[in-house]
Amino acid sequence: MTFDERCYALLRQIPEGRVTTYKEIARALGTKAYRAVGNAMNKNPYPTDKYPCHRVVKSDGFAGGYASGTNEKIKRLLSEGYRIERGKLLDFDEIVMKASEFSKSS
DNA sequence: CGGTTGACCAAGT
DNA sequence: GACTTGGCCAACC
Repeated sequence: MTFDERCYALLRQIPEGRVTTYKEIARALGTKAYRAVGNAMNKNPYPTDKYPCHRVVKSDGFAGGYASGTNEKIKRLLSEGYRIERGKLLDFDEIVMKASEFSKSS
């Protein structure tokens, strides 16, 4: 199980209407490699409906990067009903998923 | 095996 | 407030 795959496994645990951050994913994995998490998302070979990498945002509530452009990411989030203004998630604090909410699967 | 590269973060200016 | 800076860690030369 590579680092990337562990990231993808956590992606699937993000419920609709919620988001998480690169940092929280790293923390859920017991590491501080939030940058490596970003790299994993960039390489994400899976369909976005099963592995919603667009629901992973920066820890300050801004959308952050995306392989096909930040703008595409925002569009995707908007189409799922998220409220975004100037590239930032408005309800970020209420919908963000913390590391402790992920189930520690083997 | 060292050096570089990020869809990042936090603290400082 | 907004920039800039140093640090972080896995993957890939």
